[in-house]
Amino acid sequence: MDKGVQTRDAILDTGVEVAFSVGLGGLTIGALAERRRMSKSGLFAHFRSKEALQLAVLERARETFTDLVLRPALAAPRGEPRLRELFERWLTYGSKRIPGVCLFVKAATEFDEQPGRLRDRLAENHQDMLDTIAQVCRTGVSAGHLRADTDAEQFAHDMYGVLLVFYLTDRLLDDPAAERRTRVAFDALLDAIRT
Amino acid sequence: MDKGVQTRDAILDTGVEVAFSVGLGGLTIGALAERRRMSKSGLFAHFRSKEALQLAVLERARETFTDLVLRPALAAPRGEPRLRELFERWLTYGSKRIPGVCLFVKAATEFDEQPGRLRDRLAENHQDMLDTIAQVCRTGVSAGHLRADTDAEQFAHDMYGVLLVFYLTDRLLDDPAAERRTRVAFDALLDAIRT
DNA sequence: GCCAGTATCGCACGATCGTTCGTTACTGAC
DNA sequence: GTCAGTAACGAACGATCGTGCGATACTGGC
Repeated sequence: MDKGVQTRDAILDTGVEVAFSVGLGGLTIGALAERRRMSKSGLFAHFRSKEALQLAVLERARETFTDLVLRPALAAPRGEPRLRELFERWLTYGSKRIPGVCLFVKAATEFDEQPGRLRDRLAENHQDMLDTIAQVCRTGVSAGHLRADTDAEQFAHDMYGVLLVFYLTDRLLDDPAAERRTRVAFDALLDAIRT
Repeated sequence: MDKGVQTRDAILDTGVEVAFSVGLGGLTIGALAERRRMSKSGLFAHFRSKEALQLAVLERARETFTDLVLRPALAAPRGEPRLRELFERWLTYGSKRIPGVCLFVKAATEFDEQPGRLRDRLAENHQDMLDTIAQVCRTGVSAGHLRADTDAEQFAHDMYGVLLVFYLTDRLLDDPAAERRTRVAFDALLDAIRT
């Protein structure tokens, strides 16, 4: 039973990688099986439906993101340092230098008009992201780093926008100024609510 | 020959609609033909390849956006009013109340990792968008509404981020506060560079 | 009303899609 | 070393994919 978990794990890693280039909807059991040097049916047996595979791949991407970005950031000192750490890690693992981490960001636009479990799960993921940013923002308020009248939800919304446009300019436009611009934008956001 | 253009036109309109829900990559000649009550081969003859169809659909989306957002906004008085008009129209036609206009925004994340003509064209579209915002921003500077040291490219980048996160919160999260938050964010951006 | 031109069709192609099933190969506990 | 349990396989399914082709229906200029 160890073997089963092991292959399933490897499949999901490859799945995130593949889905990141062709989209979660473009994911194909045959292509994935070929990449893993397995038979279609052998791979299929681990998930029993394509939707289950897609959901599992999405979940894996979320876990990776949590491990590499959220958890380490939450370990930083509360307040502004934690907020900065969150931003910096998000920026690093979202950049095209490191592929595949932010799959759920990509998938968001792909499924926002297609009702189903995938869309529901994606919406949950994104709401969690926004909530996390807002919560970290609030630690900044209670630590005295940020103004008491800070609207944490608004800040989360704004910061997420800064990150989204970073993905676009970095991944699609290959703009070398993307990272610098993103930092400028984030600093401006922070300056506006600092005490 | 009029007839040909007419059907091709209708196909593209339906194409944008369909691509908006299943993605530009999820677009299928068979499904599109069925929606238009045509034979697959009859529809196919208008484009001669799937990629050509996708490119044509993308182009149609761009034209629609230009007609409904860019052109009318550029007719507004130069300076801040023009910038506001651009933002307002973008917001209106990007909202989920009006479906299908901003297809190229959706397609951007779908193809940013898949080299090809589609990706190239998408990158051009987005660069044009950013350039347009920057240019309108500059009219604000020369009209005296905005500070002389305004970084127009940075503003374009920031404003685009505000719009991107609007799509996400409006279309995926169904957040009723999306529009309000987006306006707050835009106003803050503008306040920061106003004279 | 004819006729060149074109728009559309039906049919077929090989490939691939997701999925099922019965069989074989392997694993790990005893 | 045996044996139950599971992992992986090959073959096949009907459906659909994008694409070609020859036949047919329609269009608009004369």
